[in-house]
Amino acid sequence: MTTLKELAALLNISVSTVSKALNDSHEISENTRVRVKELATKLNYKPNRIAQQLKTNKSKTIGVILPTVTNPFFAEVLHGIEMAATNSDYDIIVCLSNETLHKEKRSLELLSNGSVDGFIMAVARESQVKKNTDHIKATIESKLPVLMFDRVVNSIECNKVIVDDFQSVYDATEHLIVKEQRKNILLVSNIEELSVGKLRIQGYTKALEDYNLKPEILKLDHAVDFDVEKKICDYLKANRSIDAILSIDHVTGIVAINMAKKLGIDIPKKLSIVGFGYEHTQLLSSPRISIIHQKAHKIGEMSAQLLIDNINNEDLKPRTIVVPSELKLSDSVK
Amino acid sequence: MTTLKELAALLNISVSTVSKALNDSHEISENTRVRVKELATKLNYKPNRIAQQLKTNKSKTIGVILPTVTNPFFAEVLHGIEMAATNSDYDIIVCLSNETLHKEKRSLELLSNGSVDGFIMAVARESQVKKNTDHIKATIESKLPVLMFDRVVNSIECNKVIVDDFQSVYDATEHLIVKEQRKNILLVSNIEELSVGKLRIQGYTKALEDYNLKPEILKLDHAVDFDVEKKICDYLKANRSIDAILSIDHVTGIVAINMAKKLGIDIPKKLSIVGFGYEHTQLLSSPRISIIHQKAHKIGEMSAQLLIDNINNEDLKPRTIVVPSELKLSDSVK
DNA sequence: TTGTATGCGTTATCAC
DNA sequence: GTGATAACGCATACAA
Repeated sequence: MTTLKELAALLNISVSTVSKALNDSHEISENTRVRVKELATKLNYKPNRIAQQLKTNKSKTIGVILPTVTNPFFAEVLHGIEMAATNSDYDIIVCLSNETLHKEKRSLELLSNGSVDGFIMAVARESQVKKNTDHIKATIESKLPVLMFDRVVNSIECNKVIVDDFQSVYDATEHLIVKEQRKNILLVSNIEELSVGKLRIQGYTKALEDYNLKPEILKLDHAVDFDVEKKICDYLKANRSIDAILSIDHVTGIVAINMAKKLGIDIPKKLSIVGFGYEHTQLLSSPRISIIHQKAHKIGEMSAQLLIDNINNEDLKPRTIVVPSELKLSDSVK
Repeated sequence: MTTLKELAALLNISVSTVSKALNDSHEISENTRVRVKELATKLNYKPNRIAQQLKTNKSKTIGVILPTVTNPFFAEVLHGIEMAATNSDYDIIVCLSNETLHKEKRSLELLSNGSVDGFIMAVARESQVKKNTDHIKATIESKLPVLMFDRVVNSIECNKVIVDDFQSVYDATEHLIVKEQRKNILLVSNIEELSVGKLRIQGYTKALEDYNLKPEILKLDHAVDFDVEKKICDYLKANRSIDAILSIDHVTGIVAINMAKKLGIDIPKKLSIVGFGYEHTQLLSSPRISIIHQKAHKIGEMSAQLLIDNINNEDLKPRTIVVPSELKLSDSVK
């Protein structure tokens, strides 16, 4: 890599003159400025980022700690973060906690050494379940701003970007009751221990309460693959009166459609199905599933923007931004 | 952040003594070593990474440039990269090209300033279509190692980790012909312009040739959503003799299953369907789709490992590693 | 207009 | 066993 020193040597001038010339200082003569820039271009000079960072004590980098990236929600959030960060000239360092507390903690600590100017994170499942978030508090106390999205810790005061988990499920449930005239709505859950899961279940329960209906919840308890299919299938077989299913994740709704079809249940006439989903979820089932579409991309963008604002102005009061979801109905019931 | 200087001042000793003590130099007395370490722990001292990087001229960071991360394949590769990198004490900076040439080029250039010690990338669709890869060559010439995975540029000599695109599709096709006795196998394609798409189509074509069968290809031409469904549905309606469908991506196979069911075609008795897929793809259709499962996670791990080897030993000859895929049959035809 | 000196935080060399 | 000094590459206050 070409350095200022090398340029200076070749041009027989001092390093500082070269530096100033490249930074368009008015102190430097037109002549040398041009000479310097020409040589710099020719040798493909690029200021060493590390040196600049050491000098300014800013890394212009954001640490992004995600539970996983194979979950499409987080993947899309990451996309949003990357776009917004790039726009503001920030790099992102990505760490995956794999839902574990120790990896989350480790990542936070490893990057808290000047590597990043702040963090964007969604709390790992384990940290949330064990209510162990001291590492996050410690990071904030060390003056490194942290922004949480989606899965947040209420007791920690910092910027947050969250989804309207309660409201979106309430609205979807209400839609099923009022617009589609459903009375026996089953909620299928496999994330009841997460903060978001709890909120979604609350939204469902409240809506049923408000309309004097009885809640009915099928907890899958982290079942995988065939178990998911079997549990849903068995439940549908044993409870024929169910006329709507509300899945609070992005997979079990589709599984429910497939199982219902297998049992010969007429969708959408006899059974409505709503799940959570992403850009292409609706393409994966026929008839199409109705989805609560979280604006994951937007969540990412806003998170990055808010954190960067916070980095550039430490005195800003912490804010919590709610990004509303959108209910996208299957065409059949539109 | 606590610095060596601060520790030194508090202990009334020199900076270099502190540094040596923390690095367990044998020059330092047991006594001071302990005193220094105690204070360091107490003040939560962490060596400033930026300063270390400047000193060693190594960033211990890998630049990862992906076309997108919402495609599950790339998400899983990223997961693999992150794990392997973390294991070797490397950070990763992630950039998304969004399949565009200019963003890919920009990312490569922006990070080629000391920010990273090397790159892992899958070439953007646009770069591949326009055959414009000078920016990649330039990076390699500037002594920054680049590793390409999945989508590679043949004319560039560097480490590569690829999938057995040709062979896996050949094998799957052969399986359909020999084991499932299929004769009219339709290939559904929406990525024929990518290097991987071409290879997959070649594998299919060659297999049919070898068994004296006629290739039949439905190009979707980047259709989205309803168009995909419609095109596949129409084709199936007009060509009732088709007894197997081979999708070379991870979505259209599932769409094909749904359409065939809609048309009342008996799966898997009258029609076999094979697609590409990831961990949870098979859960998304009923009956389950057979998939060619690319070991995306492994691709990521191997890529990171190979690049890091290359970073630590520039003289290693470039290698190309082929990661074999696995044909996962739907249970019904197992 | 140009050059010199200093410092960012760390480590390594050398002297005491 | 400890400390002073230089160096990584850059930016800037200050001197000429």
